[in-house]
Amino acid sequence: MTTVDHLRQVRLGNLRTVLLALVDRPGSRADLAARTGLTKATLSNLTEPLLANGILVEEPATLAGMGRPSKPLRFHPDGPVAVGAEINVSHLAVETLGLDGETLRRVLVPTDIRDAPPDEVLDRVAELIGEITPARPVLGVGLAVPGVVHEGVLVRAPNLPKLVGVPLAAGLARRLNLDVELDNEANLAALAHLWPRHLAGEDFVHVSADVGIGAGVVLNGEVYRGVSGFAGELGHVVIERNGALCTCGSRGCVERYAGLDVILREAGRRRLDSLAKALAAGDPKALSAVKAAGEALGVGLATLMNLFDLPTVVLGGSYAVLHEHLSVAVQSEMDTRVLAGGERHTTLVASPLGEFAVVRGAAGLVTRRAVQQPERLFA
Amino acid sequence: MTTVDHLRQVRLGNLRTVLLALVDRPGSRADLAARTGLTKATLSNLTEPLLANGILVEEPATLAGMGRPSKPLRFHPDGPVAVGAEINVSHLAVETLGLDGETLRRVLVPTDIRDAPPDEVLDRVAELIGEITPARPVLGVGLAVPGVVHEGVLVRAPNLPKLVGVPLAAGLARRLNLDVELDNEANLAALAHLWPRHLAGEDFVHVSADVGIGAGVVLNGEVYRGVSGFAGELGHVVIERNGALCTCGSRGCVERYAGLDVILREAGRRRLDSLAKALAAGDPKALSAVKAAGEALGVGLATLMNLFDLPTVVLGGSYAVLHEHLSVAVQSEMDTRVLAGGERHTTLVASPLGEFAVVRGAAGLVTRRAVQQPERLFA
DNA sequence: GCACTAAGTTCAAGCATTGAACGAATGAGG
DNA sequence: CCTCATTCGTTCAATGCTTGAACTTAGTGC
Repeated sequence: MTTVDHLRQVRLGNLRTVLLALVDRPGSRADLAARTGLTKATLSNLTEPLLANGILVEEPATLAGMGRPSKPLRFHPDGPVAVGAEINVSHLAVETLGLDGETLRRVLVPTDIRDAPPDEVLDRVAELIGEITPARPVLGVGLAVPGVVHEGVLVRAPNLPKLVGVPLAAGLARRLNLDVELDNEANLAALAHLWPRHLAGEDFVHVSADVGIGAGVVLNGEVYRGVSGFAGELGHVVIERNGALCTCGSRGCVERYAGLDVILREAGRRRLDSLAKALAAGDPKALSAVKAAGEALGVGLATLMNLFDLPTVVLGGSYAVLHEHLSVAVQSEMDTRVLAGGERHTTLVASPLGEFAVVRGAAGLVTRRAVQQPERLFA
Repeated sequence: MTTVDHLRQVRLGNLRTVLLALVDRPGSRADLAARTGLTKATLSNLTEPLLANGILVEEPATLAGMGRPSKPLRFHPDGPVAVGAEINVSHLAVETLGLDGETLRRVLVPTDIRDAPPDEVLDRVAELIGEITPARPVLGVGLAVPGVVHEGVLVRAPNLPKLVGVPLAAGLARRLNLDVELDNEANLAALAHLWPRHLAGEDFVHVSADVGIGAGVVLNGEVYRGVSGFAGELGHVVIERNGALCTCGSRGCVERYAGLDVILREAGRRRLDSLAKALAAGDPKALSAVKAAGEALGVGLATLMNLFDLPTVVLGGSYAVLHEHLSVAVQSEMDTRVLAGGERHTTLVASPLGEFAVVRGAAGLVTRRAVQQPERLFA
């Protein structure tokens, strides 16, 4: 600690508080002072450099009732933006996000990249980012991948073996000359439900399925990653210890009963939209496949709840699409198996974010860091 | 926030840092300054009121090498103490603990309290506390019970039905005229391995068995409790979804295969020490009962690890006694089922604390709070 | 025009830490 | 026995952030 570092920390903490209030909604200095508990004087002081650096703008005026009219502050429309990108088995996606939490542009390109060489994949991602990024300062890039991540490298990805061990963050950073942060898609999908808006409360689990099943656990308003990034592997929670052999070496993993591939196979379908149609038409084979998956998922989630004790489960990804036909079985298993179930019902909700949840979380990773470490905004 | 509250927060934070360093070991002002990163000037300033209030003492001097000899500071031998108490199915226990982390006195009284009325139980606990508490200021009481706790009340305790719904914290507080904090025994046993000394690193799970199985999960150096105190219910993690019916209404819970009662029954023994002797003598029935329990526990712990991703498992309580014969099966199941197992081995250790772990954690709850909220020390 | 109201700015005061200077207490060496 | 080197602990001016009160600004209502 140098001389007056403590004082600087206080200031940065207050700056963070103010920025958080502004992400929630714009407001005048007086309004922000009331909302943050700081004084008007401090607010004038704190916002001055933000205005000078083009992070915020002062709107003309608001012709409200009595008294001197307030001039609301909001994030500058030409201020810095964040980029989110997703590399997945069957698609690439990119999104740009403002500090105010508004999506600027987004694209999702269906592609099977399983056989593409890593450099080609990164080239295409970089190209997509170049296409949709506006002429504004860029804070950085969040990059989502389906697998376990460690220090910018994908260390485990059953469905993208070609990218394992590749320094993806560094590779994309070099191409774009921007900071790139790599993270797991399950964590980022969960983050998207937490930031920039709370869509499911402070604490919840977000569960989604593609080939595997991933859960993003949010504790105390933070995505919980575990000591080495393996936390939340709901797909490999055991529900039948002598059950079907899993690719992970274990037996009876949830994934073997509730994975999307299993559901589709049992339902005799090849794609999710085809399954959804069959369900809508009341196809018995589809209905029973989804019910069976729901039961297995419910058992796994009950176990998760008995360990984490959370109030809400968010069904995302494919599960959100199947939600209507899946929830009953999930809820029923949880009701009989979750201890807290007696007193407090666990809420089961479908994600409102659709197929852009992951990429939005990836972009959110960047805006969140910018707000929580405001010193970065002046760099 | 009032006028200069921010500055006061900085001071309290530094006070906490200094006290934490002192819990680690005594030291002179200069030594503490070096260890905390604060300046000698600040240390003189911060320790002055602690000395004036009898929290710390300055030792005569230390005749070290060159230079002016240092006068180490340590917690005052007549300074405040914390009390821990445990109400359990077959015993009551009490311990007194100094701020320096040293146990002053402790007693464990075997008693079957299942049929005793709550008032009688609290009377006996209060009496025991009165007997061993020294003539020093008392910071408060931590009270451990086997069950789920909510706001000072035991809300779920399958093995102590008579105490459910009784305001235990308030009842004991009234008897002793002290602050009483109620918590779950599993959480407190875990805390005892974290505070005042780290016995198993920063993050770990502590697992113990009596009638039920409880896990205390420590994340980022804090006991994780969940939103309503139900977290860590390892006993009700499902390992066979169509398995044995459990008292909780679910099926195939770990508890039905690895609970102490199950082990004893399968081994044909009535008490833990008898089982331990049989194991030492190589009794095949005992060995196979423990092995079966270890396998079930291993499956449950593998699930827990796939969700929490922690580096260490501490086997406590009865499991610590059985550790030698239990570990192999547990470890084997975990090795094949934990995803991170390939890269990083999960360490399995036996608790060194014996039967006093819970009550030590209960007392630790109080000293920890005192150190983390130093303003309480001056009240 | 004048009183009223609310927004935003200016400024002296308060306070915890800091670093440098200083005083205190001991060992080493002559 | 005296002096120097060394380390411990204290004193003190300086720093920089928030605060609350006073003040200025800019509208509304009558």
